[in-house]
Amino acid sequence: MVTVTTRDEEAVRGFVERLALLFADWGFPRMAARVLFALMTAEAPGLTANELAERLDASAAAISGAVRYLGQLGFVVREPVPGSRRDLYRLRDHTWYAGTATAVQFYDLVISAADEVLGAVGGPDTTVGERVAEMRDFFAFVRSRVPALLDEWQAARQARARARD
Amino acid sequence: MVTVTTRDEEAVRGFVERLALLFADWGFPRMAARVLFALMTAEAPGLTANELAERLDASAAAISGAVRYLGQLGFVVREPVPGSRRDLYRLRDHTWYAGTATAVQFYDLVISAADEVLGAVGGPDTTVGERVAEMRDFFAFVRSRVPALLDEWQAARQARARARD
DNA sequence: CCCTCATTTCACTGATTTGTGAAACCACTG
DNA sequence: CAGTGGTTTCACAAATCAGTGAAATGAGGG
Repeated sequence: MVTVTTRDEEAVRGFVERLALLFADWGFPRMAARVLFALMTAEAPGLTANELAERLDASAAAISGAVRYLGQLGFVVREPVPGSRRDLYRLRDHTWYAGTATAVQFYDLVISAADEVLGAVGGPDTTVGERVAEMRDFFAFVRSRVPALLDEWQAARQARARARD
Repeated sequence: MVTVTTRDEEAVRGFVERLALLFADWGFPRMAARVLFALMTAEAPGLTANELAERLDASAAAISGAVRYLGQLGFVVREPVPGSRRDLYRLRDHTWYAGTATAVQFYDLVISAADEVLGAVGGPDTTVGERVAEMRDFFAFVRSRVPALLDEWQAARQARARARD
């Protein structure tokens, strides 16, 4: 018996929608998230705007906005296809999440806001100041650990890749 | 010269709004965030619904909804005040952020979604499967490091507290 | 160099979220 | 066991956002 690995397109569709919704809940524009996961789950190296519109059942306009957004974030690059007018959109780096899941920018904003308000509450030795400083320190602590964490992951990943070869 | 530590209420107000907006961008209900930071920056141990409504210039109804939300999250407790009909709302734990900044729940959802779709794309040895598995592994890795990270922070915090005494 | 078709822009629609005012509710006080 | 006043609920208004259709734009291909 030969097992043909067919894709369960239905399930893949569900995955895309599920994750897109999850990301949307966390502030990521919804359509952009749908496009992102559609690209992640695409067997081809990239998809045209048309293919994206079809798979996501969205208008060309919506796709246009989404890929522009993803482009600004650096997640997606557009690639002209020789001999065709349809450009291909592809993920620049399949590990795009490594840069975002850590919310570094968010931490930084919290830290600076907390830092700046310290004077206004009478310094870090007042009751409120202590609380605020503690919050700042927490975020600063987590943030400071992020680079090492990513390094560690990269190292593990490369080790795994080597082991596969 | 004696320096009287007056609070710059204006600046504090700005801080509350700024952080609330930041959190709102990340999916936290806006009014709830405003209440949260109003409580954090309050000199009193807690605030009444009335005081919150005044400081935030919001209706009693909005406050009601926000504190209910914060109560469900366990961030805020309501405390009846003997001799007064006004209940006091206070932060249960000033380090509420330690439980959320890490987004553990988010990671878990990504992990399970990725895990479940693997079969539908032909297993982790297909091109797409490999990508999905890699994403799952990344989030699982980060997630696995969270507890140790929080422990480390707690330890540092307690060491600091001891040093202060 | 024009023509065609992919892509973008723009104005609008529908959905969702957020907050308000007023009435209902409820618990404490006297 | 009322009366008072704080809190919640509810229906609605405002603002925001996402997505569409259609027109405008513009980049190849012939």
